[in-house]
Amino acid sequence: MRMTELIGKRIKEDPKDAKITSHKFLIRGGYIRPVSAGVYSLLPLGKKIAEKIEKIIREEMNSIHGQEILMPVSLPAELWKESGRYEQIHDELLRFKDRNDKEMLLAMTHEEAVVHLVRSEVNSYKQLPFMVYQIQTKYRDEARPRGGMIRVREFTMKDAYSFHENQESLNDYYQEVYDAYVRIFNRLGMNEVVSIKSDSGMMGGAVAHEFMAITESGEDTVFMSEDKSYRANREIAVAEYDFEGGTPLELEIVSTPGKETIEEVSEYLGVGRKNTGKAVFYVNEKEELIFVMIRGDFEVNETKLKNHLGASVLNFADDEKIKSVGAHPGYASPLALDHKKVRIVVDPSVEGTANLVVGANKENYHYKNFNLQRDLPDAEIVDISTVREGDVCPVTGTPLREYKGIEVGNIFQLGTKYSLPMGCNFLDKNGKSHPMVMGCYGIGIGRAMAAVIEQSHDHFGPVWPVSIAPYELHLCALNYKKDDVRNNADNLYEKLKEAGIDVLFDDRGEKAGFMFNDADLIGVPFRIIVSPKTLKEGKIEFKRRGCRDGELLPVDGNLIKTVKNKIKSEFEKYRL
RNA sequence: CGGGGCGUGGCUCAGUCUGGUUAGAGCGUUGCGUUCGGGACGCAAAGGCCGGAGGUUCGAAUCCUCUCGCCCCGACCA
Repeated sequence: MRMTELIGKRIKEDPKDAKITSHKFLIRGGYIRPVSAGVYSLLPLGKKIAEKIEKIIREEMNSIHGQEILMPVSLPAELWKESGRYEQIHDELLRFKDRNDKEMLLAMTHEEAVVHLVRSEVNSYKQLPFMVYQIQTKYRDEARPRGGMIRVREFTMKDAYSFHENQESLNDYYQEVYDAYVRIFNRLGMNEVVSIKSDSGMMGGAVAHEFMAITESGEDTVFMSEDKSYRANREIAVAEYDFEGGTPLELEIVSTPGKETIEEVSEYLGVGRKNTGKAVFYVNEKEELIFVMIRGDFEVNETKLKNHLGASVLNFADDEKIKSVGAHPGYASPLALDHKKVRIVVDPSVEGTANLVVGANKENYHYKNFNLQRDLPDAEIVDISTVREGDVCPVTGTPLREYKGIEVGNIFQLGTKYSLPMGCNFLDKNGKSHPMVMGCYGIGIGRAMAAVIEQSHDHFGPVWPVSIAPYELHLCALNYKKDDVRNNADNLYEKLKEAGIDVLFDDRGEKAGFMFNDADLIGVPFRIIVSPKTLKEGKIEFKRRGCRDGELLPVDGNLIKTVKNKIKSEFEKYRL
């Protein structure tokens, strides 16, 4: 591609709306342009990167027997009513009506669509297992898009769906996909992508992994042990605690005038936060009240709690509701609660610690010396605490460290969550009907692009891995108007193209500094500079992105081959 | 959805508090000339409904009301 023809200009200044590195460089380098909040157009450079990412993904999906399909983005609401997600998902699902007043939606994932397709195409165990995938637009009406391409409303995603006779088959295939994902992220040139066990959230199902590109600008929190053998999303991370027991002392009511928070109470009574019990009231989607107790120095992990309760929604209860069961907000206590009206869930931190300060369900009073076994023997004890940095890893026994990551891919074992309600069945050998067992597997294309920049850049711009760089080689002609330069550069450009090298040719005749800065922003890994200076010796300069100095190569019959080999060996780095 | 910030040439911003010639700068763009190895220089030029609507005023980018959009923090989130 000649740069005189390339659409999409570089911008010298940081756009004011961009805060994170990938966002800035994607705009400045002329890769993407904003259209509306969380909605972007891809310029030719961005589109080329997306295509290269997609090509790698296709190769790997095909290698595990995936078959590419394409399903529509707009779907009839009735399909989602079948699965139940039409009601389950609220504002994030964009709904609309067509001219006939028919309810429609824009798909945020394609489980319903693929089940609709498969249930009529596949009905025998002989056809199982198989996997289909697509690379297609998704739409999520995000409450708050952010971070450029990291969190958007409309985005391109590779989503794959596998169908199996039984769980064993799914387990096997799940592992195959897992391995393919590891290969994909390697080939995409991501330095540090870790797989972590994750919560399956609205997708449902039991087993799930997220692939996290570790980078400061990530919006997810990951805990890892020092050797990284233990890795978990904050939502499900667990730690091992060594609680101090002790001899239970007698329950004692104490005056704590106006002290409602853990902080205030612990300060007022001169006890540590870890010697207090925190009471939190939630209501679920059925407006049922749940009383939760955790030690004062911990935070409730609402994901763990939701999973335990099987609740789809959890909100803080209002004071009215809390009072209705005999509790007093600010001074709430597990003691003297009406157990019939409220479910009580207690974290092990409360069980393990003796003589806690808890509320007295009476304004301005707390109890000292609460002991779970004695004072609330029938409590439901479940781990519902949020892990903190430095807590002890349950596997290795070393302190857990906290990292930020971008979720670039995920894999889920869906089981029969969709096939059962939607009637996606097959007949087994005995002619008996069963719902298919499903898995689903996603990778965000735009996110991957952004994540690579976050992990690979300098202050001039991105440093693209050759595997997904918009071009493999950037040919820069300095003083292009001079015959000598033009002839050599034009000639080289044609030869490089003929050799199958993906080459970007800066034929604009700009000044050196201008041209080099643009080149840095485009981030192509290799660069050839044709200039009068080196041509005098019959040479051109070859260098890598980011290196100040390059090497001089003679312009002769071997040049193309030499360059080709250098690029080829660079590609090898992104193979497993 | 709560809190905060911002909307002025393509981009980054000044001007708004304290209303008053023809709304500015730098970058970018176009033309001509000189330059030519890390964002050159000169000359000339194009480009604005000051986000939108209503109001106050002799007069509004500037004050008031409403509205739309965008960004950041939080809530939320396959």
